[in-house]
Amino acid sequence: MKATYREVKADILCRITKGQWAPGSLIPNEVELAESYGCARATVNRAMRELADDGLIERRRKAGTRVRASPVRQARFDIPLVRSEIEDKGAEYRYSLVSRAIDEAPGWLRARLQLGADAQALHLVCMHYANGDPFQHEDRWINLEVLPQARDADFTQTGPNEWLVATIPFSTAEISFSAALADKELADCLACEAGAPVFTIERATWFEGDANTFVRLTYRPGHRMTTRY
Amino acid sequence: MKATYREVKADILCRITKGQWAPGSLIPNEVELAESYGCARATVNRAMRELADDGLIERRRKAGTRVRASPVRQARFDIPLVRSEIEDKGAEYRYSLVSRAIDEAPGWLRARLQLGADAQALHLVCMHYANGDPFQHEDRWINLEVLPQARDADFTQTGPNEWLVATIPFSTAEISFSAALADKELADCLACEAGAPVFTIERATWFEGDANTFVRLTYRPGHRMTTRY
DNA sequence: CGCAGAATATGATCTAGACATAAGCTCTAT
DNA sequence: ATAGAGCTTATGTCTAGATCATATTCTGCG
Repeated sequence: MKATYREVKADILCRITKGQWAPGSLIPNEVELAESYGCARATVNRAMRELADDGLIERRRKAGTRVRASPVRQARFDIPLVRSEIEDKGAEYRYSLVSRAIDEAPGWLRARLQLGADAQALHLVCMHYANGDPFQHEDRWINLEVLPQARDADFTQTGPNEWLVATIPFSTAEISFSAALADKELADCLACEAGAPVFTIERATWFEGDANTFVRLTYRPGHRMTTRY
Repeated sequence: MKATYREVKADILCRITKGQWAPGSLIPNEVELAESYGCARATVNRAMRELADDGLIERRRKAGTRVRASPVRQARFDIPLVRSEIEDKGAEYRYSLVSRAIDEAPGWLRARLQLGADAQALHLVCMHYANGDPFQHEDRWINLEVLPQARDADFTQTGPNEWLVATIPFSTAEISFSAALADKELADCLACEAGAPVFTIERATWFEGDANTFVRLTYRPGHRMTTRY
């Protein structure tokens, strides 16, 4: 009696995992649960809301709450700044600028970021090292229409990521993971064989509707991205 | 006045993105905010709690709430069943069992799942097709100590994933993404060249402390995993 | 029979107030 | 000086009651 929302949540979870409330079946409504747990309805509500967020149950007004037939399994990944990713492992971080150029944005980039016909972009290629070993290759494009200040920023000492985080505190992003082969240039930078399989992250970010940057991050071969849930 | 928790959340977010509340700075406390928004403290609390969940602010009792210096960017990925992943794209799903064997768990698997010395495991290799094209290769091990029923299950018509979801409604999992090269066998199954870069997901799941399954899912070359945040 | 509008059940959210808990502070006794 | 007791403060959680929003079902009219 007098359960906390954590206890209620745990108990409901338990009943689901134990099979007492089968997948697809209807769960008692908030009022009934509140009574049976001897707590307020808001407490049950919070427990249920969190379970719904976690993808375990499905709630619909009037229709009630049911256990999801196939729980939506979702994983959450932290996307850290490379610097912290490396330093958190206890390794020493080093940054280096490989190349810098101001170009017209190529077609694929204009398409991807919905840029105008002759949009100018700053193209940077950088490397991030952990204890002196190549860790991540960064191939970045910055939209100069939206971020003209980038033209004058100095990217020889610190990476564009840190500059961007400081300049644009928050933005929406589209991120995608894939596998690719290291070409000659990448292989040289990452000190691996050309043709090695590499894990790549691509991220495009927008701020108030305008695309500001696109980046392709390529990790040294063997990199894994792990999480628990 | 009389703001909803969504409005409060949006407004706080806005102040942060606009730089009005700088990274690292202290935000007014709940009571003050509730007054200024003309709502109850619980409303502000919910807005702030969600922002904290999203990694935008950091809250500590007594110390107050501050804007995170470098927002923890996190992406959430749904890990769907292959069947729904394929059907959601409007393609026709087909499943096929490649091989089935009961073996002693190999050393790497025992280590990974913390199994005993002579643990028996069911080893399945399956293929999932979208509109007849190879989509995903599944290399799965099921711990027979914990799931002896798997010995008698029929995996020729439906995949082990669906069987497992039905048998064990919920479990904790460790998931990791990486890039690999297709070897000869994989290349044959996925109808691609040996040496093609492939995206792989590995997942180990536990139920009440016991490992029940380990799976390596390999997607056809070119597969991307995308999300927005 | 079919559709528009009313009734209803249920989750979604809000309120005002209370107590719990952690963390920082000050003061006191050793 | 320092360990610890106790105060203060901000967030965390709970309560009981209420209103709102909406999907579903029911009802009556054409």
